[in-house]
Amino acid sequence: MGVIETTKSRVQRTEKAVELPLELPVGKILDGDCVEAMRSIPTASVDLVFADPPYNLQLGGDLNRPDGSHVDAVTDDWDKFDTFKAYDDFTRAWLTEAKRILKPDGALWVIGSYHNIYRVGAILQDLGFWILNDIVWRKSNPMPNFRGTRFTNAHETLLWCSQGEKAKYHFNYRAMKTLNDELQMRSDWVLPICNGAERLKEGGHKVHPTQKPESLLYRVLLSTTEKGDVVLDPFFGTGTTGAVAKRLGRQWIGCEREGVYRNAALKRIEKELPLDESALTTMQAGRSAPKVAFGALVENGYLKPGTELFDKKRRWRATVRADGSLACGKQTGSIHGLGKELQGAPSCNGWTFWHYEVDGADGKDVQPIDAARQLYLLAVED
Amino acid sequence: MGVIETTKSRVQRTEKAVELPLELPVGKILDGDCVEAMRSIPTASVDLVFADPPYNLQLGGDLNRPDGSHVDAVTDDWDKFDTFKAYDDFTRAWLTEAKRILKPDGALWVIGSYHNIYRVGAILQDLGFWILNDIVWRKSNPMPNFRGTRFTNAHETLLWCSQGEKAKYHFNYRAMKTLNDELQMRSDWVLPICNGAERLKEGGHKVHPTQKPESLLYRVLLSTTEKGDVVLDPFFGTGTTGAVAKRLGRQWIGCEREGVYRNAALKRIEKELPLDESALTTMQAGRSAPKVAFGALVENGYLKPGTELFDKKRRWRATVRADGSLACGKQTGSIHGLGKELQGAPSCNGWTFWHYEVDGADGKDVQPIDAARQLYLLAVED
DNA sequence: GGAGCAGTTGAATCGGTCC
DNA sequence: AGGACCGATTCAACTGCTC
Repeated sequence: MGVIETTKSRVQRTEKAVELPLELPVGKILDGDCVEAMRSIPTASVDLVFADPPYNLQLGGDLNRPDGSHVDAVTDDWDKFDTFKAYDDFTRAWLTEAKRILKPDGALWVIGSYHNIYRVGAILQDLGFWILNDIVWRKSNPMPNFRGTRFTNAHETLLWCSQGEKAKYHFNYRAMKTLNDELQMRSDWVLPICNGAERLKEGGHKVHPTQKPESLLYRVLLSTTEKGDVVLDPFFGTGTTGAVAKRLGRQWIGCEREGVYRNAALKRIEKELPLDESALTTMQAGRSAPKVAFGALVENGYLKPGTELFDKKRRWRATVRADGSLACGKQTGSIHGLGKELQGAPSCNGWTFWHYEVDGADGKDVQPIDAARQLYLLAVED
Repeated sequence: MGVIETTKSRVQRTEKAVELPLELPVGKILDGDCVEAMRSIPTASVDLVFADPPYNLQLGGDLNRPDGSHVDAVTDDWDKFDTFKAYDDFTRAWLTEAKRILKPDGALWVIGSYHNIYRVGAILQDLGFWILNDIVWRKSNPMPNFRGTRFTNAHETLLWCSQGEKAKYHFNYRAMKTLNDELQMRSDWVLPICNGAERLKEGGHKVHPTQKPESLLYRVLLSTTEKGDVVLDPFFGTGTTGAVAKRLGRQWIGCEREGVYRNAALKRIEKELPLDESALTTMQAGRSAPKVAFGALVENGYLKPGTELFDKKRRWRATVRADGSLACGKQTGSIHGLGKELQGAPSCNGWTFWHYEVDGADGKDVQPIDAARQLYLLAVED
């Protein structure tokens, strides 16, 4: 059992990742059943498995809103399991393969709802996986319970597991703390559901019924992988895992048997641009602790890593990095800390000090980053 | 599958509760192993089982805070199980008895953490229980992760289940919505851990290592039981379930094998006073929707149900009810709505209109209920 | 008498490396 | 396998004391 977050071990891991990928179908979506597909992957070759398996939702008839409109629920054939037994067998099969292909210090993430997560959790414990945390994705904008018969189902659950009780695992503690305004990241994550421009649509209809938000994958990959790591998603769907992995400089492998999803995913990932080196560098353990407050804006795309920030009189410039820290030459720190250092001031409110360019009505507008924070608050507030 | 929340069914339930209790050890704590104790309870006789079983924590060595102080962990014998198999057998045994003693339209609540809840959830599904919601108790003040090795473990999980997929169950939708400021109650509940005066202590030491907050039981019992219902807690501990049940006019039965806990629970429940009829009446489904904003204050004990409120000139009086609504004779409503109706005014800010008496330095002080809100905000804000 | 500071504590599966 | 040594690591709420 342990945590690796030293420079030395990180370098070792990168070297390993450079040795192996020739055998690995990195950047590809394997066609067919995920268990079969995973059998083609070498043992102990993957750093992370992220899985969003079918939820085994047992919806009776159709579901209508109070106004009579129809809810586009999950009724696809791939989500039908006759009994718990069938679902358990399926779950045991893919978890067994996942365990085999993971490196000894690799990790597994699974997301699910109350319909399936208790079965998945018990089975992965039976297989020897060791739960490190269960994470609650608290949806800031869940679907209401239209009938008023239960509590609003406003969250989903993720399980984060190592290979076993004594196995090592990787956790970017400092990056998570930076992302959370210098407080430890908790086991409950408040994130909006996948909506708006991020949601893949074809002819007005959503391509996939359960597309996950990129902010969720962003946090998963940033917290438990390093640059260059190989991430496998056995239920790739429309490729959220692949898109975020590419953006964050991780290698990815997908398994998906539906051609429609595979095509949508490939198109989507094609468009994705990897962040550059400077933006990807995150805060490390052991360095002088920076104060950063706006990681959530970066995570949710309000400010992209790599964005140039500057003060109102453009005397200083800095680059936004993936974990919400800033870089200015060799100097790095939080929006507050770096602003303070550059000015040689006793303190600095980064929210009003740093500005960025926005596409406005005529040309570029300059706004303080606090404007982005306000937008984010409006979107997330409930 | 269904919900009972009509006046008719509620009356029927009350009649049933009056027929049976002569056989039931209501208001008693049964000594000994909970499975044995439950065997003495008649089949289909209990309305609700609330269970807080051992979590099977499997802790390793000692843990110290960064300042060097020692963390007082759960090391009691009752939390020790050698294997998952042993824990599963234990879980299946008590859940089987719980299922037998529950009425056909009764419900089960279980609370747990990631160490045990996936096993409990899978087993109760195997036994035929039907999960209605999983509820996340988000702790406003969890213990940090001192070593910086994982995400802060900031929540626990509750499962709410009916007897089966087609079984009826009870859900006080309107009371929950009232309690949540006229928004549907969600599956994530933000509540502080049990602390301060509520925490039972003996000689400066906590009596029970895992005492649950009364606000948690308050919400469980208010949402899924009716006045007069019989609630059984197979892991009674220091009697939080019994204390809140008595306060809310529910009947209770406990099972507890530790004499120290039984004695502490009996003393505690003895002191508890049941709320009177008016305070217990909650908002019913189908009535005109009231606007209420201070349910959280009631739930957290800042204003007890039954408290008398009055305007500054004491022209009108009203009683606080369990779900945060007010009653004045036959008139009921929210703090704003009732104030408006009584005055015949176009609107009324209940926060400043209604006052209550507080024990002050010399005799009684009179304060607006907004003062209680301020206290609550100070305590909860994050 | 209130503000402020120091001290305490809570269901926690809480190192890594070298010899 | 075990011991020595190095080094990194905490948030919110309550209690009690001083000033």
